Formats: sequence, C-alpha cells, structure tokens
Amino acid sequence: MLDKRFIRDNPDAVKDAVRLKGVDLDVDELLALDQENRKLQFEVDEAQARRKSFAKQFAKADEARRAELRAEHVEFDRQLQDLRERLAQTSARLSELMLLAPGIPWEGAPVGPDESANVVIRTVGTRPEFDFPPLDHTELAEKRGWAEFARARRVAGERAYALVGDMVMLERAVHSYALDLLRERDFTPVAVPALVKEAPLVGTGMFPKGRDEIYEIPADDAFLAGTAEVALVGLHSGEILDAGQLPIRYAGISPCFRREIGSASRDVRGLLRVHQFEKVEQFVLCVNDPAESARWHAELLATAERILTDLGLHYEVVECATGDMGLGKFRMNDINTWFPTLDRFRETHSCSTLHDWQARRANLRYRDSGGNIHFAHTLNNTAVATPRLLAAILENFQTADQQVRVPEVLRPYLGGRDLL
RNA sequence: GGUGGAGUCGCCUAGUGGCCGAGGGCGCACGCCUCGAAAGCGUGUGAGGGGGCAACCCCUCCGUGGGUUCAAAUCCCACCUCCACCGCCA
Repeated sequence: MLDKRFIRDNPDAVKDAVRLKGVDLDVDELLALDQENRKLQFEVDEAQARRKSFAKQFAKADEARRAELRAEHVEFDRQLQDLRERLAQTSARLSELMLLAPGIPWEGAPVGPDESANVVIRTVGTRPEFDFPPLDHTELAEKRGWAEFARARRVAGERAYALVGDMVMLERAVHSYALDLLRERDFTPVAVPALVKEAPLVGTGMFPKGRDEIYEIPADDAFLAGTAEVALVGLHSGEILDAGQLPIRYAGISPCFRREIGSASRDVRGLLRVHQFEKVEQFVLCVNDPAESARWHAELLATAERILTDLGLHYEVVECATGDMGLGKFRMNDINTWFPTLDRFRETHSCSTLHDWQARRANLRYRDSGGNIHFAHTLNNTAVATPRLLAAILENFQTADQQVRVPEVLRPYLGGRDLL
C-alpha cells in the first residue's frame, strides 16, 4: 500500500510504477475517488457533529418537545444516511484500488514486462564436470529409493512426492544447517502457522492479486500460506513497536503450499515444482530508512549466497526487472542455482525489499525516540527451500556409482557421513 | 463438539442506555522541591481520518461486523480471541 498523500503529491511517480510493473490500475480514477471520498468524509463529519448536538437537546427536552424534535430531524437523518451510504461506497472502491497501487521500484531495476528482462549481475562458482552421464535428480532419487512419486500421487495427486530414507535426513540436515547459520547472525527461529486467515494474506500483498495461487479452506475461512512470510508479517500486524526492538530478525520455518495454477504441465516431473515444500525464510523488519533497508537487503542476499557457497553450489544472482518483481516490491534479486541435467540455472532463492508498502497494508508500525510513529520496512529472502535445493545437491554432487557427496557443512548433521 | 465466563485509552481497572465523546491507579514525560536523588506535589500522557496560513477545530475508534434507539462501552444477533470445566484426541 502507498500513502494516499504520496499518491496525491506524486501522481506521475505512481503512474510510472503502474506502467513499469504492468499493473492494471487507473491512477487518475484513484485520485478522483480519493478527492470525492474526502469531500464526503468532511460532509459526514459535519452532519454527525450536528446529529450529536441534536441528541443532547433531546435528552433535556420534555415529551412534547421530543415529538417536535423527532419530526424536525426526519429529513436530516435521511440525508445523513444517504451521505453515509455514499461514503461507504466510495471508500470501499477506494480501498480496492489502494490495494492495487504498486510500490515504486528502485531506479536500478531493469525495465521490462517479465523475467525475460532480468539481468544476471554475477555468477559464482563453476559448473561441475562429470566423466559419466549424470542422472537427473528424479532418476537418481528413484534409483536410490529416496523418493516416491507414483505412489505419492496416488495419495495426493499431481506434483505430489514423498521423501524417503536418507533424503529425509538430508532435508533435515539442510534445514538445521541453515537455521544454525541464521542463529549465529542473530535471527530468531520462529516456527509459524501455515494455516492462516485472510487478513495476513492481504497484509503481505499476496491478496487480492495472487488469490488463485493460494489453497483455500472455505469451511473454516482459512488458507494455506505459500511462505512463512505471511505469518511473520502477521505476527506484528497492528502493533506499534518501540524503535529499540528493531531490527527484528526472524528465521521463519514452515511448510509452504502453492497451487501452481499458472504452471500447468511445467516441471511436472520430480522435485522442482511441487505443491507442498519446506522452507527456512529470512525476514527483517527495520526502521523506515532506505539506507537501512538497503543494508539489510545486501545482508540477506549475502547470507543466501553464503549458504550456496558453503554447499559448494554454482549459482547466479539476478537483478529482477520491474515487471517480474511483484506489486509491492522496491527491489528483488533472485538467486538461480545450477542444475547440470537441465543445463541451466533454476531459481532457488528470492530476496525482496518492500520498503513500507507491506507494513502499511499490515499496519506494522514503530515509535521512534522522538515519539513519532512510522511504518516499518520489511524484507525477506529464502534461506533454504526444499526439496528443490535437495534436487540441486543430488544432481551436482552425484558420483559415477550413483552416490552423493555430502557437502562438508552438512556432515555434522548427518553423523559425519560424507557419502549418501 | 458441549457448558459457563471474559475482551475498555502501554499495563491494571471503574463502568449495566444520556452526568463515559470514557473515571481511577501503575508506568512514562515535563516542572516544582533538592547539593543530587528518592519521596512528595503539579501538569501532561492512545490511534486513524478530515478542516484551517496558524493558535486550533471537527469526526471515528471501548475485540470485529451488523442491528435496536433521538441517543450504545452499556441492549440484541453473528463472528473472532482468551480462560475454566466436560467430551474427544496426536
């Protein structure tokens, strides 16, 4: 969400953002509606002030006078009611449009309609070389009995999987390692609900635009969140924090659910694109200062890169284009990890700064030392998301005899084993 | 799932239709007092929106949303959350 005053004062900046992000929003309509809404608000306020003084007169009046007063105010009440209804209508419509107002993207973002305009800003590590034909992760996992696909699909339908045996232990190792690394960096682990209400989905910006992507449980007015970010933002929603509590750093863990509604028949095989996965998420809530959130953005990105270099994986960092970054984002960097059998990189991490766009939606504020209240800045980035990252490990570290070399940092979590 | 109780301005609390458009205490801030502090005394102390050049003024908010009424923290309905007990259960 944007500040209405900001939109009034900088309509061109908002229009630019609408264009750059390819948002379907008429800024002029929003501005006109805002003006109309304020006018009605003013009129309703005035009318209600009169209405209140009337009620006071009434209290002091005798029965005869009361009858007169009632008659006198019938028409006034009717008008007030009419005004109220008009205000309710414009303000409902205004709120709808406000939810579609995009965050202003940073000036360094490549301009373009979608991910094809993204720019690789660095590539780290080297491609592994094999003196044998490497198996793709699906085949390797099946051969080693590390995953069930056909059987899992009998249980849960398309894109379902079950991890088995050492793959489960490897998943746990990856998560434990990531969590320990984040704890060293003063991130507090938080295991959050994945089953959430609508409000935090609107608050994070997942709704209304991304509604199709979220599993809904109508019987309970609940939804399955696609990321721990939903609950992490929701945790402090509506609060006024003390500046001394900031920055808040969370390592969120939760299962994540995605319908993949726009990806029908894409990556249907294996562990790359699934409806349910496990993620450790980095989350930061800091003061409303672009320099401060920029520092955190760099740190979140660096931590994700550290994880990949620790694991020995080859990756590229991408500067995401305006049309790819999503409605609320100021800046987004994806990290794509190398998959040998695909002969290309695939997204494993996504680092985002939202400035105060998300905090405004979620009503997430803090009080500075001068007593002034501000909306916070929020940032998030993947630490590890499995099983996609497991697939990368399998493919990159496989041996000729279909074993998998365990990255050194994971060995302590696997009883010291160096091969699976 | 059942029964009963509860949700008030940071915290505790008063409040059962107009004197509550919210009182008190704690905490906090400032001032007085003091060499300094504590204690004491005094003053102030929520959020959102709108109007005005301004000092200021107005509206909304007592879990949320509806309703009754000239008037709702207070009455009615639904929902949410919490507590207690019963049932069920990893």
